[in-house]
Amino acid sequence: MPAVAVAHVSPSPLPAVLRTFSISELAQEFDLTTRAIRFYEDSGLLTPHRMGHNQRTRVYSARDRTRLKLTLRGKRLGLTLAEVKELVDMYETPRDTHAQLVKFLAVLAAHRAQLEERLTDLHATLDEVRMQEKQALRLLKPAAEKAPKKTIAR
Amino acid sequence: MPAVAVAHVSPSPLPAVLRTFSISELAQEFDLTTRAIRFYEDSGLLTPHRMGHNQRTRVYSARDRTRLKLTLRGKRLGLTLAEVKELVDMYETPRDTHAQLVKFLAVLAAHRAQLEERLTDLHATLDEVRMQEKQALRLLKPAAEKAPKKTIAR
DNA sequence: GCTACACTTTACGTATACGTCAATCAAACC
DNA sequence: GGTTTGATTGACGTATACGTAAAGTGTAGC
Repeated sequence: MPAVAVAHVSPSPLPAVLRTFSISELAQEFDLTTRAIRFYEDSGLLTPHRMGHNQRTRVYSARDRTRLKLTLRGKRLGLTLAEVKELVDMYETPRDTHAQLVKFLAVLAAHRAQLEERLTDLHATLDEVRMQEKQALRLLKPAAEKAPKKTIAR
Repeated sequence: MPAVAVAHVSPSPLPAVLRTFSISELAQEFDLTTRAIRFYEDSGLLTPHRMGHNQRTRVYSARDRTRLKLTLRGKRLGLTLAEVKELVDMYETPRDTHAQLVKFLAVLAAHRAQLEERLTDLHATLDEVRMQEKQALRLLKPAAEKAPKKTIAR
């Protein structure tokens, strides 16, 4: 068994940062269809290399995997793929010049403002849910009492 | 001035909970198109009364306004209109029976779990943004060295 | 009564984010 | 070397969330 390590095929314990991944590997890991992953490529979020004789088969790097992870996180927060792309692209663009740094900071600030607004929304919603839970529990508990089991309220 | 309060037309300082609203009033307040508001009605999120002798013109109650507010908050969190409807409907359904209470609590718990997952995503994203901001600021600052006029923070 | 304006319904159009075949092709296994 | 397995490229279809005319109706003001 000469452990040839044919690209992504080998299940050798390589650190993920050095490995490459097939499209179905990523699909499994993140519970997606391959169609979705190819769509993200069309959207400019992923740029896999190719392998095989005709350079047909996609090969995903650790960078692609990270971008995919960020994509899904952004999606869960309600961002569009375009917004996610703007974000993850920004993290990878050079910040050599002063102008680039300033613009980078501006975009970051705007994005942070949006995120913090959502944080407020989230806390408000969670507070409400927790309050409803408390209230419902208070209505549920007294059932085991001896007193009349009324408690309707509202 | 007998303050007749002709539905939504009067700009009298009635408390919002007692007032009614026209579709364009709500559109202005929440920065929406009337089309969107009617669409939310089609989706079952709003149920305005009608006025005029043909019962054509929509009249929105404080309850409608609240549901609209919740709808937009849910949207910002990435919920679909259907998910929002399930939620706000739930808050208004009777919880008289034990079975209803139990189901209510179950749905609440599931929803809370989802929200808390998003909270985690949000914090992760915010942490990353803040880290990038710090890093960019460290690159920006050394331009004006020697004088330690620090104070960066948050 | 005419006009202006806000509101109405009807209905087709559009952007986003994929789903779902279909046909093909290449490598791997037996 | 035939077959299974997994990948590929079209290409059309679908759900969500509205946008955008088009055409009619109601009420207010002159």
